[in-house]
Amino acid sequence: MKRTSLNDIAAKLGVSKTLVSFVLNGKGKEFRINDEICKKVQETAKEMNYQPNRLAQGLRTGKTNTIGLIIADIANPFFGFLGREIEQEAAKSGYRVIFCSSDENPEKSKQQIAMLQQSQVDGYIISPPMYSGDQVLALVKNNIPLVLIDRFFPEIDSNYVGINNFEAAYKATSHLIRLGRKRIACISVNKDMINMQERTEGYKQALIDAGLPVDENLIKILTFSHDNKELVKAMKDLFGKKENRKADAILFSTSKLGIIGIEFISSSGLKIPEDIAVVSFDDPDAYKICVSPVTVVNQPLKEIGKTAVQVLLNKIKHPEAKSQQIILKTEFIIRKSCGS
Amino acid sequence: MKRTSLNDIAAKLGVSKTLVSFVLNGKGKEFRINDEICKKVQETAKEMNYQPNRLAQGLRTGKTNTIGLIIADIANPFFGFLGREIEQEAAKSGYRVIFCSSDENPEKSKQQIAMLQQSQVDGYIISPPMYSGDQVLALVKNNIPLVLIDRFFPEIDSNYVGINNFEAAYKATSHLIRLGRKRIACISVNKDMINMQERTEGYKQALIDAGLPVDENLIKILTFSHDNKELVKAMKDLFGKKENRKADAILFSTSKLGIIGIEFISSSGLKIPEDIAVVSFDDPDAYKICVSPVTVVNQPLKEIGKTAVQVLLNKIKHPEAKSQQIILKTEFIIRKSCGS
DNA sequence: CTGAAAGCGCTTACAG
DNA sequence: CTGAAAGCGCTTACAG
Repeated sequence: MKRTSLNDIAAKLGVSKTLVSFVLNGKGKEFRINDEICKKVQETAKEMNYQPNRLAQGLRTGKTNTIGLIIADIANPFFGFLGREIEQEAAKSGYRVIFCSSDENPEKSKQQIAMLQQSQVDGYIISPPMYSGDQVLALVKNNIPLVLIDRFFPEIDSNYVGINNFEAAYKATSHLIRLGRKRIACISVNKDMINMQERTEGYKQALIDAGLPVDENLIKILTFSHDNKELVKAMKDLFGKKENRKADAILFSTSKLGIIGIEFISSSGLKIPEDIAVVSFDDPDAYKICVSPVTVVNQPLKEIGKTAVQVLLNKIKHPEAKSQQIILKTEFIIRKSCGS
Repeated sequence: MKRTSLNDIAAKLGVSKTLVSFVLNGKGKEFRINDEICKKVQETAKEMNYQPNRLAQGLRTGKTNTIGLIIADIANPFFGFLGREIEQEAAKSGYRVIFCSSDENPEKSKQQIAMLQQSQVDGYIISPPMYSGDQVLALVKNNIPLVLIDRFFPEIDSNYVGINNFEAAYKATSHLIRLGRKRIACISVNKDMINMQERTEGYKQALIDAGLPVDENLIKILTFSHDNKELVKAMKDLFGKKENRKADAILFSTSKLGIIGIEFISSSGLKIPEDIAVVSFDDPDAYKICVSPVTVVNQPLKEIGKTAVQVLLNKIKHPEAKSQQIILKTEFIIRKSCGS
């Protein structure tokens, strides 16, 4: 089952493959090629079901029309949505995307970047794991088209599309304060990643501005992992005791944390919002149908994905383009989980 | 920023690129190449950060170590999980995967298959849209490695990994009957796709075997779409009237339907399971933390993904391999949504 | 207006 | 044991 090549078409028609290549790439007019021959070539190509070999094109032109995407985990709906949007926006311009899940593991992302390099991708969209700054820096130094999403490295001047995490966390925490909560806990992950740090800072600042104490016992920064033990332990510490519960409200920095946290709360027989007010980043389906639909900071995933692709394609086209940092607006959606 | 090639290494060391290629592909021993030269080559490759150009390799060998994946929508957690597992299992064997979301649209999947062909992927894992049988058949006829997941075409002899949909729906419906429900509704999609048909058949058979009537008014087969109007209309018809509600239980054929359906039920002030007992296929996070955690038929997504990759890689290695149809076990998880 | 030729970076028979 | 050469399927200067 050999595929038909340019040569096959050329041979069949008794013309050169140069000519066939020109015609099939829409340069027939440009080179003023005989209209009839043009038509003949196109017909034959269709007849023989000609599919250009992108490997050969890529090898010759140095362009693959492929972008590499590295995210934490495609099974996480947050990244699933983002990935979908990126795939779609890329397809509009004829680009394919190779997906890689790094599990927030810099070793993995390193290998994945190497693999993508070998595949000669034209550019990268990356949600970088902690401690992968050197990998990103290496790309930036070589002026390889790259856009970071969800997080960035303050010390590296790169393209970035994301949100104002500080402001969003500040707003969410203030909402809890306004509703009379005094002991507000905060659960987060990835302590050394800027976006998470900003969320915690926003949370703290809101407390400070309201004259409330910042109690380090109420702040739990977990390590990233696929199991839930650490989170359950933290939740137990915060809410386990019947008398004198440490906290009366909680801010989840990610919906992955929030979903498991809410599962814990429900199974403990605690009530939201009566016993615990809840607010979270991100807005998965689960938050819409759970016992008390959750008040959230919703990120504009569609726009983030779309913008990331646009910035990347622009950089691919114009290698001299300066880096851009684009901050998009979040949406604060008030539901029932904080009471009123 | 030109990448280093085999030639660069060869030139630097004053040897031929043949030799460099042999060494770097681990054939040093086989060709009894001087140990010292071997070492030298490897060192230099590392120093110069040599990354093999997969395009060139692919063009030359006819193998790309890439597989094409076509699913309905990567943003749907069902496919997200599946995709993740496929990516992971493929990576174990050094394969990349290109993700495509077809939106259940045969026009899109057709284009995506063409694109993947042009990218010279070694094989396909496809969850085919309705009316895309001709596309699958074309691949099968050319003996192109291919595995279908989630659905298949009875008239086409291809690899397939999935579950017994009839049995699972039968079991779920019987569960509702056993708990005393008499007017059990069923909401499904994709009427012409075998997996969905089997689910509806299983549901009907359970009713029949229990001596209950099959009421076509209680069966709603929707078209696939990204908006929810059709589903909400169906739900209103089934459950809208306060007096004489048509149904007292419902089977959702997919979790996408179930999540929106449950949202509707909650917002209508109806209680699960008191007013309506609910059972659904698939097990997203949302089902675990919603008002009444949902009783579900859970598909073994990890195993499906893993098996699909294994079957595919085997077919790639052994083109003469016969097609396999692998049916994996589902898990029936009883929670609170059906009462007791 | 059309064709012959080079070359992208590999792998792999073939020679010696 | 090592190297020169062909060729995978394209694109694109260069000739005429």
